[in-house]
Amino acid sequence: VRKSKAETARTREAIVSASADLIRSRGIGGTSLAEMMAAAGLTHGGFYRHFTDKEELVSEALRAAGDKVVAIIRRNLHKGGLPAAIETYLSVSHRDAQTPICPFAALGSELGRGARKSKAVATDVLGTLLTDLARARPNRKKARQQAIATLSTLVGAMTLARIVADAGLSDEILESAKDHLLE
Amino acid sequence: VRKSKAETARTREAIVSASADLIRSRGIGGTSLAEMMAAAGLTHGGFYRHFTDKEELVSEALRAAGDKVVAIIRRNLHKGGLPAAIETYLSVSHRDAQTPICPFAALGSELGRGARKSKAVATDVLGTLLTDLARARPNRKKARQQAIATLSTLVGAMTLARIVADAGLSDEILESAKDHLLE
DNA sequence: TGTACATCAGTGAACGCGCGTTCACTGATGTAC
DNA sequence: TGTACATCAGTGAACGCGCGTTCACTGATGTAC
Repeated sequence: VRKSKAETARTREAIVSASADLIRSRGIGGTSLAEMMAAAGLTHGGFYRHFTDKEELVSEALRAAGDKVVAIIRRNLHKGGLPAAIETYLSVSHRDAQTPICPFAALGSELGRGARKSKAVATDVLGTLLTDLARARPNRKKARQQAIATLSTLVGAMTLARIVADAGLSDEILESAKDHLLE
Repeated sequence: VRKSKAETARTREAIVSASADLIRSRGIGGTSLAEMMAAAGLTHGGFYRHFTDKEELVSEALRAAGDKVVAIIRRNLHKGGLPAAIETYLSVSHRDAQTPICPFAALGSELGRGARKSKAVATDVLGTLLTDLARARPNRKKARQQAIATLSTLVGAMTLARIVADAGLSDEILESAKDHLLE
């Protein structure tokens, strides 16, 4: 059942897009090829018509996920400046989202031990995010250092808030990090 | 080849201790029961004489790892105050360590999707860490909020520094987070 | 204190299962003339 | 423009492998008398 070139391209994008959501919600190791294909409405056998191996799909899915965070952060920065971006990122709804926004918080420790391709993509996305956050700072000299500290706090707070079994403590982590960053 | 009660207890501790190191270096999903048993000098078959399942060993290993970080942070706080703890945590040697010190940075995203037992242990360890860090703050009112922000920044910066494929950017993340926290 | 028996730590083989990957097959698409 | 053939997206079965878990077996330890 061969498909047209246009349809093949659309199918590939659908697999990448569905996988971007899946890996952020279940992790890279926790998501199988069959699940990623099924999420795009396909069976697992056709996978290798689009990708050379799992690592290739994961790195492309990571790029798609990265583009989404960047877009969301940018939109928030434009609308309400740094405070808006911080409040959106550290919101309870982001913490509890079935599909988390941020791949760094969702996949952080897994990416640290991950494949080269994925790390290269993550590095690129991180660079873009830091540039955007630095632009939102008045003090040009310290802008980049502040951007790095802010992003570290955001990712760390979200990671810890998701680990914690105590709902009150989890909320407190988000609130404290938010208050600290908005001061 | 039955062993004495004392020796059995020592064996169990050895498995937990070896596993605490293994899961921090390879992740929970990336470490098999056979590897954890082998690290303690045993074959995998005897596993169930000591634990009911993998989850039980992982949560105990997490406790052991947590106790170690708490001890290291405490030692640093007593010797050189908050600055010493921050510099040790965000050091290049901690980033590159074969066995990372901090289970939150090493297993963060995995724990977020992890089992209840592990999350409960992580919550407990986190609470201890926050109490210790808050005690190192002069301003009593804001001490806890600052402790949470500091730990978030530490964990986030280490996570990001390990993800990044660019060595220069990785170093910059550690330095910037350090400078920010020491101001 | 000595003897007889029950217990159980540890081994190594085996289990069922899900995984990433491969493959024969299908039929619509793309291409050469 | 029409025809004949090559291409290839997608299916579903099959592969080898490593995993967590189970089990029969061993022999030293623990216990009851």
